[in-house]
Amino acid sequence: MTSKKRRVKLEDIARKLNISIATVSRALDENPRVKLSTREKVINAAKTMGYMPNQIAKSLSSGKTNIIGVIIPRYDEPFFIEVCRGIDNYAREHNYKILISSSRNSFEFERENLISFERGLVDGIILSPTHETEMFAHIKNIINKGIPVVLFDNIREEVSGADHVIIEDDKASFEAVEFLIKKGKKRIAFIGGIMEKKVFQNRYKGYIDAMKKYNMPIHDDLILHCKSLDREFEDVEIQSFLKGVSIIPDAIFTCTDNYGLLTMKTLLKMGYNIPDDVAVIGFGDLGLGEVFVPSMTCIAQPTYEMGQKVAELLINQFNEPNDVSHRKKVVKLKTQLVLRDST
Amino acid sequence: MTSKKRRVKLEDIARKLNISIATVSRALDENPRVKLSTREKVINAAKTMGYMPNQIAKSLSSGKTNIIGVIIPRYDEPFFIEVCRGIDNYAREHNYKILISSSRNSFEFERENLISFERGLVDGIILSPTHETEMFAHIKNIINKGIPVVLFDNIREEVSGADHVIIEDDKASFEAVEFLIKKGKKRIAFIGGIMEKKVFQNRYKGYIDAMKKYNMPIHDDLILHCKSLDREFEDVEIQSFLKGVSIIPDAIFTCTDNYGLLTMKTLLKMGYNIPDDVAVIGFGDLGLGEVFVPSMTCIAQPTYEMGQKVAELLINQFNEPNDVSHRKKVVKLKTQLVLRDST
DNA sequence: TTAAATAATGCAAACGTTTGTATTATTATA
DNA sequence: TATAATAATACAAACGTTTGCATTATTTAA
Repeated sequence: MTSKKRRVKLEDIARKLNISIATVSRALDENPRVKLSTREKVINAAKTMGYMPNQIAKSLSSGKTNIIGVIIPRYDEPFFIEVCRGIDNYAREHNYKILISSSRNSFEFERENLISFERGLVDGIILSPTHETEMFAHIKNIINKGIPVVLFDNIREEVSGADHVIIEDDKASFEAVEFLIKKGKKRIAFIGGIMEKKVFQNRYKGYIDAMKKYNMPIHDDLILHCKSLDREFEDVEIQSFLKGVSIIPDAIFTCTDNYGLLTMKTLLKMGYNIPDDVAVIGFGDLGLGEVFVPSMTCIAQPTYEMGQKVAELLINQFNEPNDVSHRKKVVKLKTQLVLRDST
Repeated sequence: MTSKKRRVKLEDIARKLNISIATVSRALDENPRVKLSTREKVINAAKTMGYMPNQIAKSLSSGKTNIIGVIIPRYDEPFFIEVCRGIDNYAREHNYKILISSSRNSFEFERENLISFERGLVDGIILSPTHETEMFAHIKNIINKGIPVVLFDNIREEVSGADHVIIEDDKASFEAVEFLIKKGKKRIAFIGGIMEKKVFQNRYKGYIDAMKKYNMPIHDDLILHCKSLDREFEDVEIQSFLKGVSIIPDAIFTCTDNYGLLTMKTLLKMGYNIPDDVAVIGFGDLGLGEVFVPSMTCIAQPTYEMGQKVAELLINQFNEPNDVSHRKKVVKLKTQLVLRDST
C-alpha cells in the first residue's frame, strides 16, 4: 500500500508536460490563448494524474470564496431550515455554497458569528436577527467593510446598505382574524410570542387592527404573549393560559404553527370540539398542520421562496458596483390563508 | 463617506510599527518569542486599525481549513437536521465549522458533493449515504486521498477506513413489536420504507424476528413497504394500504414518526379508536409525537448525540497518525421506547 | 571588557493558484 | 527571404499568512 498522500498540483502537470504552470492553468480554464493540442494534453494529464484544483488557493488568488454565510437563530425550527433550503437551492444554481451557523437565539453568538464571517471565508452574509438583537451596529460594521448583507424575517430596524426580505405579517394576521370575524366568531383569542420579535409585534398589530375595524371588544384576558423559546415550555404556558381564561373563546388566532398545534392539543384534551366550540388558526404552514386531526387552518408563508429571494438579492449585490454605499431594497412576500378543518 | 475598502493586513501593521511581518504574526499568536512590550504594541495596533485575519490565507498556509463537510440526503427531515445540530455543537466546541450540503436523495448528487469536497475546502467529511447509494467506490476514493470520513445512518456496506455510527434498528424494532405482542396484540401490521435503505431493512428484520419468536402469524397483507420519498405521497400510500387491508390490525408498528402520524390520522378519520381498536408506534421521536392527540408511542433515537458522536470520531481522526490505512470503528447507539397514549 | 549565551527580530520560502506582461515561435505578407 | 503580424507560451508578481533559519540586540558570565 503505497501511501502517496501528496496532492497533484498544477506544477506537477507542468513539469510532466514540460510546460509552464501558467499554461496549465489556462488550459484547464479552456482559455483560447492556449493551443488546442496543448489544452488536450493538459486535460488528459490532469485526468490521469487525478488532479483536483485547490479551492483555497483559488480563493486566495481570486479574492472570492463562493461561499455564502447564513446565520439563523436556531436549527430546530422548520421555518429556518426551509429558508435555508431555498437559499441553498438558489445558491447552488449560481455556484455558491452555504455555510450555516446558528446564533442560538443569543445576540452575543450572533455577533460572534458575524465576526467570524469577517475573516474572509464568505463572500456575503444572510442573517435573520435574534429577538435579542436591538442594536444593529455589528451589522452596519460588516456592511461598512464592504461585505454584502441581506437580512430576513425578524428585522427590528432598517439597516441602510442591506437588503431586507420580510413577510406581510400584519396583513396576513389581519386577514386571518377578519376571516374569523366574518365567520361569526365573537370571542377571538390571540396567542403570540415574545414582543421583542418584530414578527410577533406585527402579527399582534394585525389582530388588533382587525378587531378594531369590526368593533370587536378586545379582552386582555384573551391575549397571550408566549415568552418561552422552548417547545416544552410553550406547551406549559399555553396550557395554563387556556385553563385560566375567564371568558371561553370561540376562536383562537395563533402566531406559529406550533402554538396552533399545542393549542389544539390542549383544547382537545380539555374536551372541546374543534372547530365547533373553538376554531384555531396557525401561522407558517410548515409540516404538521395538515396531518393533525382535525387538520389546522394556517396562514401559509412562502418560506422556501423567501430563501430563494434572499439568496438572489445577495448574489445580485455581488455583481453590483461595490460602491453603492446606501443600497436598500425591501421585499415583502405575500401569504395565503389555507382553510382546513380547524375553522 | 470615505470608501476605504481595503482590508488591513499583517503588512500594514508591520509597516506602521516598523517591524517585520513575521513578528506581527507571532505577536498576534501570543508567541513567547516576541517581547511582551512588542506584543502589546502589535495587539493594540491591530485593534485600532481594525485588523481581521484572513482565514483563506491562513488555511492555505497551514493546510487546515477547520471546516467539516456534511452531506445529508435531505434537509426536510428533522432527523438529519437534528444530527447536524449535534455535529455543529461538537464541532464548534472544537473550533470547526460545518458546511452542509444535501444530496437530494440522489446518488449522482452525492457523488458530486463528495467531489466538490475533494477540492481542499474541508478537512474531513461526514456522510449519510442515499438510498440510491449501492457502490461505495466514490467514498473509498476519498478515503484513499487521505481525507478523513465518517458515515452514519444508512450504511449498506462497511467501508474500510471510515468510521460508522448507526442506530440499533433491528433491536429497537424487535423490542417495540415484542412490547405490542406482550400487550396481547394479535394482528400487528408493519409500515416501513423503501427496502433499499439499510435502516428499513433492519427495522423490518426486527419486526419479523419478534413475530417469529412469539409464533405470531405473519400476513403479507399487513405489511407495507412505503415507496414514496415525499410526505404527500406517503399519505396517499398509507391511506390506500389501511383502507385495503383484508384483516383489520389491532396494532401497527411504523418505521418513522411520519408514517406513525399519518397512520394515526387516517385511522382516526376512518373512525377507529386509538389505542383501543388499534395501537400505533412510531420511530424517531422527533417533534410531533408528543403533540398529536392521542400522543404517539415512539422509539426514541439519540439523534443529537449521534451527531455529536459522528463529529467526535471525525475530529479524532484528524489527530490520529494519518497513516492508518484501515481504521474502522463502528459505533451502535441505543434507543428507548417512549410510551404514550397510542398504545 | 569581551566572549558566550540567550533573547528578540528579520528574511525569505512556502502554501497553490491567477493573470498582466514579456518573450518566443509560428504564420502571413510583400 | 526578410519583416511584420499574430499565435503560443513563459515569467514573475500577487493573494495574506506561517515558520525554519539567519541575523542582530541584549544580557550574563568570566
